[in-house]
Formats: sequence, structure tokens, C-alpha cells
Amino acid sequence: MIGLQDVARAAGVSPATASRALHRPDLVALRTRERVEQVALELGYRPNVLARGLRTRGSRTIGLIVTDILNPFHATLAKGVQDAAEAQGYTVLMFNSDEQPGKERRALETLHGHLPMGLIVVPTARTRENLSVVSGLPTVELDRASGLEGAHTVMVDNVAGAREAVTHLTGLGHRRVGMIVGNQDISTARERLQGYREALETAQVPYLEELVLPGDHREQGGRLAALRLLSGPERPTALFVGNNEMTVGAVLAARELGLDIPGDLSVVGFDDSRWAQTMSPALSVVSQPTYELGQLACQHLLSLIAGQPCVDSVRLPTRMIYRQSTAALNTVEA
Amino acid sequence: MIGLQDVARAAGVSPATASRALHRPDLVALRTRERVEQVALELGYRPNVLARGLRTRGSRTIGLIVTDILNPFHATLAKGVQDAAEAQGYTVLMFNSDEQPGKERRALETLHGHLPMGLIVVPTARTRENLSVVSGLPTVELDRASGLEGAHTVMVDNVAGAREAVTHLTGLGHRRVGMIVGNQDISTARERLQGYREALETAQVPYLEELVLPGDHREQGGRLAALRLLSGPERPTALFVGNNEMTVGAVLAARELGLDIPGDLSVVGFDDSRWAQTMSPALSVVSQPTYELGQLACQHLLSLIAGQPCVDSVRLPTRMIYRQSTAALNTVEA
DNA sequence: GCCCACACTGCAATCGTTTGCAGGAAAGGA
DNA sequence: TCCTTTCCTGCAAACGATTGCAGTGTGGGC
Repeated sequence: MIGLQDVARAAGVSPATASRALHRPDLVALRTRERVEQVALELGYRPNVLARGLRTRGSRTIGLIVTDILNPFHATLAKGVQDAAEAQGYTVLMFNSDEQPGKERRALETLHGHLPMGLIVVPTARTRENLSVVSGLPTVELDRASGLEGAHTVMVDNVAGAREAVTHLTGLGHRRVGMIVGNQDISTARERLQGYREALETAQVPYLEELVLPGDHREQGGRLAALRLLSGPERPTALFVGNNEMTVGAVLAARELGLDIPGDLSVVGFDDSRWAQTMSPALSVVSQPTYELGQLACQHLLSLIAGQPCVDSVRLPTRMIYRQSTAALNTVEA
Repeated sequence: MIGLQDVARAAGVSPATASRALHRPDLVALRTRERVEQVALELGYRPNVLARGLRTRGSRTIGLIVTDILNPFHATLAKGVQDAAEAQGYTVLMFNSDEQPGKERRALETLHGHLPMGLIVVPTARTRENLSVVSGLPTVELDRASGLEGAHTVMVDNVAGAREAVTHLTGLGHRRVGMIVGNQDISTARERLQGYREALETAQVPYLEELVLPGDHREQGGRLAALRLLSGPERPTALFVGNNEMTVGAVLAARELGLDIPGDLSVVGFDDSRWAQTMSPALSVVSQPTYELGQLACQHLLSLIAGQPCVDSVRLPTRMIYRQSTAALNTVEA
């Protein structure tokens, strides 16, 4: 490994001067600086981030914890964060919590030892407690809010998104609109449920508890919930599903039961995806500006690190995309 | 930040003893050790990875460079690597090359400064040259081979996989079998093309250059290639596509042209995915043990780091999955 | 009672970089 | 010519953990 020592020796200066030449150009004579830069380039010098981080207590590294990297939504968030970080010369240390508070905690502990300058986290149900591991670290919560007082959050407007989706369904004449909803410990699930209720109320459709079933944010959970919901005596004619993975399960469940979409059942999912676009019929969804969400969270964090004042909470709008999985209620049949 | 100093002071020993108590248990008296461990736990001590890495020149960190984190195949590889690394107490620094040699090089330079103990890379077209940035670093090439002499590689048997797919098609009676093939600078693309040729030869079907069109590994490239291939005067009756993203494009192209799958065109893709399973008709594919591939690469790398002897090259088998996108050639029509 | 061996602990150097401080040279003014 | 100011450079001390070496104390053997 080529060290600053080597560069200094080759350029005939002290390590101190070499260091300054490379990132404090104004403090060193032009000729010296050029010589050092030249030598550094020739030797392929790369600063040792560990040593520098140790000395300056600033590693130009940020942590990122997502709950499921296999979910394209999270992969896209991650890419947004990474691209924004790289643009500013930051390195991202990425971890996966798999939605498990225990794994999240271990990730935070590992991260802590790396002296990151900030953290972006998609919270789990226990993030509020876990964040004590890195107390004092500038932190941005992404996609969900942990509920921590005064936390910085970057999210979409889940209430409005859900409202739009369900309003679309009631507008098509549906009165029995089911919902598969996520874990209520998680803010997005709560907010989407709220949007659902608001839309029903506006449409003067009574809210029926038996039409709202919980899922676990994964495909299997969505499938099981949908099977139960759709096998009942008076099954709903429309279904709003609270996240992308559960939507997959719900559609598969409908197929298993031999239900035609949208003939027997209209379906709207939350979050767009390749799969939603190419399945047949193509799925109507509430789409989210996912990549931008990640980018924005990172930029927000970097401002925070730089000590610039910024708003606590950012909400990006969703956009309803109308495809072929929703249709007007067949009043003859109903 | 709680340092070893603090632990030592609280336990009434020197930092040296504290250090040994925590990871050289045999060198320190039982009572002392227990006291230190107790105190470390109470104070929530976490070793400073930077300082340790600086001193020991071993950071328990490995680098991972994939070419496209948005591609579920790569996301799955990444998860396999991460899970295996975490199981051994290693942290993964992940980068995205986006298939661009320039980004790959920058990633390697950044990585180099972090003094990683090893590297897992999905090579781009220029990885051979770029790897000089981290010369001497234990490295495993994943999914593809850069062509570097004596490199360690973990891949699937692309030739056999492609052969099986195309043999399936010729077995159904197809004689005009098109292929959309990747960048020939990349080993997987070369090998899959070779499998295609071998299968044709075995079936005594002549190899026609005009039926093999290049794509760029992305959806758009696959779509454009398929549009050209399927708009010709004598269009193929079957299509083998060289990777998952291009398959999406090819299927969309077939739909645009109003071709029925599998009535007008049989399609086989390489690499399975949620999308392939749920589209209609469900897609026949050559599936890969993706997660295992990532895990294996990581275990291989860790053996390499530990100085254990291991084979240079590992090949995992693929598995052909028969679904509804392939059908016997309609001889009346043909 | 003496000495040796052994088990344990502490001192201090080290990793590569940054940075406060001070010294030295050059330049400019008197 | 001499002094002051400015500009540039080097010395040396950090950052926090690890580790070779030396020192201390205890117990046991004779």
C-alpha cells in the first residue's frame, strides 16, 4: 500500500506538507503542491480511510438499513441513496434488517464501530428503542416514521395515496371494498388504513371491520389474507392491498379461487413495479417516486451532517396509475 | 463514544489487559476477564473498527461490486453474499458498477482506501484491467469470468443451461430458433451462445447468423432486438433470450407485434423471477441457484482470506423449468 | 529459606493521517 | 542594514486499538 509517507519522500517534503498539498491547497506553495500532486498520481496514492477517519472522527461514510433488499422497492431506495451519496464522495454501508428488530440492532452495533457520519434507516417496529445504539448520530428515517420525537423523515403521502385508490374503487360503484393491511406498528400501514377509511367515509360507505385483514408485508401473508377474505360468503367486489409484495400474494389467491380480475374483483396495489405492469391484466396501482425518495433522504442527511438547518419532515406525493385491474361494478351480478 | 480506555479505567486495568480480556481470553486471569467483560457490556463498548483496522491491517470488511442492484438477480446475489459474510462477522461494502467500467474503477479505488480483506465482483467488460487497482487482494469473480489468469470464479454452467433450453425448443419441433444474446465481452453471454450452437448442432439444425441478435442486457435492448428479429419476413417460431431483463423486453415486443405466446412464438428466458412466474402465459426458464451462488462466492472468499487451499473455479448447475410459454410447433401453420 | 518458573499485567511503540505550533526564509518597509 | 510581516514548511502529538517485551508477584520444588 502506497502511503502518504511514500508520496512525501518521493516529493522531497514532509508528510505534513504532503497532506496539506492534497486537501488544503491554499496552505502550500504552488510549486510544492504541483510536485506532490504529480507524485501522488504517479504512485497511485489512495488515502487510508481508516487512518484518516481515526484522526478526524469523520469517515465520509453513511449507514443505510433497509428492511428487505430483495424487494425492488427497497432496492430502488438503496440505489437512490447510493447515487446521491457517491455524488458527494460518501461511501454507503448497507445492511438488511429483514424486518427483524434483532437484526436491525446488530446492524446498528456493527455500524457504530465504523464511525459513520450519519444514518438512513427504514424503520422496523422497534427502531425507536434500537436507535439508542447510535444516539447522537444524524439520522433520517426513510419511507416510514419510527415515532421518535423530532426525527427527520422522508416519506410519501400515504393517506392521500390510499384515499385516491379507494376513491377510485368507490367511484366505480364498489361498496364492498376489502383491504389487506400491514403491521400496525408501522407508520405506512397505519396511514394507508386511515386513507382507506377516509375514502369510504367520503363515499358514504360504512366501514366494516371484517373486510380489513392484516398481512405481514410479504407475499405469503398477502395470499393467506386474500384467501380468507375472498372465500367468505359475501366476498368484496374490490380489493385494496397495502404494499407491493402482499399484492402479488393477493392476485395469486384470486387466481387460485378462479376469480376473474377485474370481472369478479377489482384490485389496486400500493407501489408500482415491473410485475404490476406486465401481469395480465396490468395492475392499477398507487405509484411512488421511489428513487427520488432515496435520493432526497440522502441529500437531507448530508445537509444535516453539514449542520445546515432543514425541515424535519418531507412528504412526496404519490400518483395513481389506472390500468386494467379495476372495472365498474357489474350491477346485474351484484 | 465509549473507548477501550474507558472500559479499562472502569475495570481498574490497563488498556492492554482490557484488549486481551476481550479477544485473547487465555492470556488473562479469569477474574480480571470477567470484570472487564462485565464492564464492557455495561458501558456498551463497541470496538472502533477504524483503529483496529489501522493497527492490524485487517478490517473484517469485504467489498462487493455488482453490475445492477435493481436487477433482482443481482439483489439476490448480494443478499447471499451479505448473509454469508454476516454469519462470519464480516461487513460488506457494496458498490454498483451499472455495467460501466469507469464506475467500477472508481468503486475499486474507494474500496481500496477502506483496506478490505477481500473482494467479490461481478465483472464488467474491463474488469481485467481495473483489478490492478487492488492487486494482491483476494478476489472472487461472481456469475461471470473476467478472463484474468488464475482468477477464482463462482458461476453456473451456462453452456449446459442454454443447451437444455434450446434442446427443449428443437424437441418441440422448432427449426427457426432465434436468440437474443448479450455483450460478447462478457463470459456468460459467450457461453450461452455456445450452448445455443451446440444444441442446434445436436438437433441438426443449421446455425443462421441472422437469427442471433445482440442486446445490451437491459430491457430496452431486448425489446429492440426482438422487434427486429420478429418483424423480418421469415420470423423465428421460437426465441431463446440470454438474460432476464432482455426477456422482459422480448415479451413486450411480441405483445406489441400482436404475436401470441406460445401460439405464434415459443419463448425461453435465462434466469427465473417473480415476473416470469406470474406473467401470462407463465414463462419457461433456465433457473439459477442465485442465492446459493452469492453465499458460495462469499464462503469461497473467506476460505481464500484464511489461506485455505481451494479450487479455482466452481460451477453450479442450472435447472430448466417448463411452464406455458413454449409449445410444439404448429406444423400446419409452418 | 532460596531460587526458579510460570502466570499475569503494564509500558510503550505502532498503524497512516491530520493539525496546532513554532521555526525559518523571503520580502518589504524604514 | 535591520526589523517586521507574511508565507511556507516541518516537528510532534494526537486518534484508539493491538502486541512484543519486560516486569511483577505468586507458588512450588529443593
